[in-house]
Amino acid sequence: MLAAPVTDLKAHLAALFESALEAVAPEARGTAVTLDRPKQASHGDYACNLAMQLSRQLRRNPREIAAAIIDHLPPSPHVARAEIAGAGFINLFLQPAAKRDVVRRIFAAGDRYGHSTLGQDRRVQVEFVSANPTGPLHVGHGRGAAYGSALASLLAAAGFNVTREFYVNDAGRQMDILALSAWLRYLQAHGESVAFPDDGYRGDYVRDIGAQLAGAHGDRLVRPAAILSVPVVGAAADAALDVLIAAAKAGLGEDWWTVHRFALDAMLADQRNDLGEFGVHYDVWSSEQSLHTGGAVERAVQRLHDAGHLYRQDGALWFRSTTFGDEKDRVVRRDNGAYTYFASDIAYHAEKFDRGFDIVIDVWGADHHGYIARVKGALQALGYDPARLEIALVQFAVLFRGGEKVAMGKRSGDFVTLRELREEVGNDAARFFYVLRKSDQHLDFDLDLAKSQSNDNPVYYIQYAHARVCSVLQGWGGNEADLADAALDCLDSAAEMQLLQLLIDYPETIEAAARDFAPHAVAFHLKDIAAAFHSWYNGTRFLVDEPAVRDARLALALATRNVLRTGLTLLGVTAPDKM
RNA sequence: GUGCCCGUAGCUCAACGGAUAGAGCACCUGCCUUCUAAGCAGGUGGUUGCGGGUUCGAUUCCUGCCGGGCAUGCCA
Repeated sequence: MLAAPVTDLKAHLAALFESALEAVAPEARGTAVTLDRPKQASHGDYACNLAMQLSRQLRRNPREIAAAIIDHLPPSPHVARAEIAGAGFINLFLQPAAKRDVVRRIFAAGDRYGHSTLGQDRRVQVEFVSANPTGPLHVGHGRGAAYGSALASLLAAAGFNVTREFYVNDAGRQMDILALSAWLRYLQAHGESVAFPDDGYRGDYVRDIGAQLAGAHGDRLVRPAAILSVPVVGAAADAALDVLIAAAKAGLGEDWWTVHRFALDAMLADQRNDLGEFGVHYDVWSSEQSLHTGGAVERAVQRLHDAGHLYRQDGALWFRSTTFGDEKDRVVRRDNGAYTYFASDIAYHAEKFDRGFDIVIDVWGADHHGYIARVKGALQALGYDPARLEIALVQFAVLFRGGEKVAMGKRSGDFVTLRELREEVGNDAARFFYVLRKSDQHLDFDLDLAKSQSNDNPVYYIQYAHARVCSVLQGWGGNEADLADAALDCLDSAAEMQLLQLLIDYPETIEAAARDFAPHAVAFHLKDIAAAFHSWYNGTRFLVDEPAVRDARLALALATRNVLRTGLTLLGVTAPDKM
């Protein structure tokens, strides 16, 4: 993943330790100082394990070293005290003022609180979903969409220059089958009696495309059904389909491409619309077909050939991917002269780097893990650094309803589409549930839970915290901008300190989540913030008579609301003012 | 067979190599005439699949088993 982050407060504290280390054990200078956030409040605000790390090298008792380090820590206005604990931990307790300061930082940063310069404006491409345009998106694509979109937003927040891209597989046999299927439905709509092959695309959406085709072109594309009555003797079903496609191409001539284009456009529009409603947007839609027509595929294969990585066998052209750690060599051009999907993938990935991206991230379904070695191998063979290609694998999502697995069959036509899921549980719950799991974890998507408008549902828990703050501010009726200057000294309860600390941690969470490609960490942190807020809210009244106390509390509540809103936005979830 | 991912509370899942492994659900007990109870406070619940190793320290890293998922096409 990406390079390590620092935050300002931690950098300040780390510098204190480095200074002390210089005084206590100059021979160990350069030892990395790490600061943890202890799980228990009694262990302070930050803990340092430096003494234990040095124990072996210095051949001294860790607690002894810790005591010496504490003696030599330079005074800091932000540190209240330092303690030795456990086997040799040094626990730092911060001054309350150092924590309260975060409220002002949040106001100053606005929507950009939590953003960082980790990425240093490096150009990153995130390619995700890239579903075949041969049918509606299903729930598996939904996870890729939610994950990829959140990952892209995270990287942008972490200071990368992000391009979101969708690769359209508009070339090849599956697309031909869709075009054929749509045309057959079109013919049927015109009363032609043509048989529909079993392994054509049978979904209702194909019938719709056929009908739209009729609306746009009338009967201009009708051909006698007889041209499709091609006898297929002793051939496999797949071969029979190819015969039908060939017959359709022959019968339609140039109009085949009219149908092809029409079906493609219809499916793309449907997918783009679906994703748009899901809050997932792209900067670039990239066409596989254009890689072929523009000669990019041919050039990429030629480059592999020139570099000596290709050989011919059984009439096909093979890439020697075993040289680069793949388990077997791979065909790039078949014996019938057609380039494989892998060939266009090579061309596409070469093109990505040629377009100037420093880092390229592919979000793939876990079933594609076998492709990693060959794609990276091809990049290496072409002279690119394969380490600059990151593959983020996303495990499958399985829907549960009433405790039972919801069956999904791809070809049967009854699979659950992303659109159906969105309509059933809503966009917010769908997006949140999708990113609530580590990407390498199988996702059990509980439809009943996602739908429940109750305390069981974690989405509402966070949104509710946001709405509560809005409600309080509305009840107050003042000008939010006036809270920016509020004195915060009276924020000193345990609940307030807890909330402040979580707000302080937020930027670090964003950086770590971006670095680890782990949007779920943001979701969990937002749950923590919401929990701390709800707890505080229940024990504290905000709209009190004393103006100083009231304004301090409202300021913290407002800061909390802003962080919840920016965090939810990163995940593609809305932050409602009212619930 | 081989490769990748996973195995943590009854269920769904967290935990930069750190301290007494945490949440939610479920199950108990309390809290609404006061800013939203879609909320809060508390309780029950664990040999982190099993065995070795590395380390001051292992749920985390290495290794061998056991169990589950996925992948192993001149498909796209």
